[in-house]
This record gives sequence, C-alpha cells and structure tokens, in this order.
Amino acid sequence: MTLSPNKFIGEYAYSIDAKSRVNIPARFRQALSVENEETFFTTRGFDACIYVIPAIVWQNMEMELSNLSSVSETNRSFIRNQTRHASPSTYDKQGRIKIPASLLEYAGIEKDVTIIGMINKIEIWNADRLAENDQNNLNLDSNSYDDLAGKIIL
Amino acid sequence: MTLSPNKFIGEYAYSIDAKSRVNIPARFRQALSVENEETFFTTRGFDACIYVIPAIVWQNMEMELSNLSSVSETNRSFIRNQTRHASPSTYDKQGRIKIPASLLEYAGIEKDVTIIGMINKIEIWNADRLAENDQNNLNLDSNSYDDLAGKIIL
DNA sequence: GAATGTTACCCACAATTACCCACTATCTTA
DNA sequence: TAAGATAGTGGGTAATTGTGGGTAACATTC
Repeated sequence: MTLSPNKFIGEYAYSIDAKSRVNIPARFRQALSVENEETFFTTRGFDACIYVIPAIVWQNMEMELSNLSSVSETNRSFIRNQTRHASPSTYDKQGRIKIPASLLEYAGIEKDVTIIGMINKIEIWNADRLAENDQNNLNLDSNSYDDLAGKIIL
Repeated sequence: MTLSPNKFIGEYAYSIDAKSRVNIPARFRQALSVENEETFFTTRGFDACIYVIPAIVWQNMEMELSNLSSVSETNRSFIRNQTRHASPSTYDKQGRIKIPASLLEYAGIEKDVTIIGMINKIEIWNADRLAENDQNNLNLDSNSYDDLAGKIIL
C-alpha cells in the first residue's frame, strides 16, 4: 500500500453545529488537496470515536473486500460489519463535512469534539470521552507497547 | 475480477410499498449511472435476505458458474440455486425497483427493510431479521476474523 | 369480449440535504 | 500596528430524496 502525503497529525478542538457539520482542520484539507481529493468516508472507529478516512485509503480496503468470496459466511459477516456504518461525504466550501446521526450517537457526540490526526485517517472524539479514554490508558501495563518496539523506530 | 466503481456501502432504512417497490438509495444509483447501467438482478441471498446485483457483477458470476463442471452434483445444485430465483429488473423514475413476491416471502419481508451496501452488491433484509442475525453473529468465535486480519488493512 | 389483475409510467408532496452567502475571530505580512 | 488573507461558525434557499398514489397499457381468465 503506497499512500501519498495524507499525513494527519495533531489535535484540534471544534464544535458540531445544528446541522451535524464538523470542520476539518485546514492543515488536513491542504494535505488532501495535494491529490485533488475532497471525498472522505466516515465510519465507526475501533474505539468509541468516528473515523474520517480519505477516499484513497478507504478504496484500498474496498478493493480488498471485493476480493472476498461471499460463499463464506465469515466473509459475508465481515464485509457487512465493515460497510454498514460507513458513508461517503465531501466537504463544503467552508471545509466541513456532515456526520451521520448514527455515528454521532455511537461516539456520544453532541457539541464539543476533539479531532486527532492518525497519520492516514482522522479520529473525531467526544471531547470528554477522549479524556476518560486517556485516563484508562494510564492503567495499561507499561510493557504493553513492547511488541511494537521492533516495528517502530524512533 | 476487476470491478468498476460499484462500491455500495452503508446501511439504510426503507419501507416497501403496497406495490412491492423498494427504493434504491440515491448514492447507489449514482454509483451505477457512472457506467450507464440501470439493470439489476434480484435473487436469493446466501443469508435470509434478497440480493440486488448490478448487471455487470451478475454477468461475472454467470461466467464463473459456467466454469463449474456439471459432473459434480454439488456444482449442479449450486448453479441451480443461484439461477432459479433470479430475475432482471430496472428502477423507475423515482429510483425504485419491484421485488418479486417470491423473494419477499423468502426474506420474510412485509414492510420495513434494511438495505446494506456490500461493496459490489446490495442486500435487502427484513429489519427485524437482520437484528436477529447480528445477535447470532455475536456468538461467532472472536477469532473468526483472524484470517482476514492479514488481508485487510485499516 | 368482458372482467380482473398486473405492470409501467407519470405526477405530487413533505422532509431532508446540498449549496451558497455572510459574519467574526485569528493569523500574516508589510 | 494596520490591512489583508485565512479560518471557524451560523444560517437561508434551492435541489434532491423518499414515499404515496393515479392512470393507461397490457396480459390473463372466465
């Protein structure tokens, strides 16, 4: 998988308006416009947050899914789970995207959100819930990351 | 298999009217019109749902079926099951297709349906039955997807 | 041929969404 | 520091979407 310059990093505080729109940080938009891409896919995150995924990243996964045979029940179930909560959306002239109500509910978002750049995708959190999540992670054994040590060089 | 931009994703709630018509989500229609295609094939799904399959995908499957030797009884049975319940249909000006009564019965559909995009085809479920199916899948061994983990990067 | 039922096509309407414009605060640059 | 550009937020309007129903063409049955 060769991903171009979608490198999302950093943390930003925004709010969702009455029409379920959130701003995408200007820095992220610039990173995207490089490849003239204005379409995102929103879906459930593995944590209690919303994923916002650039089209090129999402389409790569779609391609992998489309190669799975539907004769297998496991495959069908997996595809269903991957696609059900996903939807495409483009941002408007002000750089906002509309978030489906079901995702807002899933992530417990009403107004204040924290947006986090996750390298090749974006996470949108309920600001309070993210703080709780941080708190829980403090309890992780300090060796939890050891397996990654071999993969991450820093 | 190289499939063009028929990428159906997401979950939608609709209802079937008195004339056995269901709406096809507007997003799906747009995906299809890219290749100027307005014909679907409806047939029984592997699960207790209805498949709505774009012509190009259907034709691809026909080709694969034609490569199965009829010497095998399993093959004969499989081919028979795939084709006998299938029929073509196009959508009307409002984007609805008519579902044959026999398929509605098979899927236990009376009114409320849930439509799920499955990348290259569409599933129509009795909304309640889908919920039951989800419940059953929770009982799947949590390692069921492990084989897929190596293929799907997200 | 009349009666019945089915199919395809058309119009209507409410609700939602997409698109556009406006305002303010912040950041840049000279 | 002044002035312009950019960023984030709010709201109005036109177009789209989902749904209901009417009607004419067609086939089927008695």
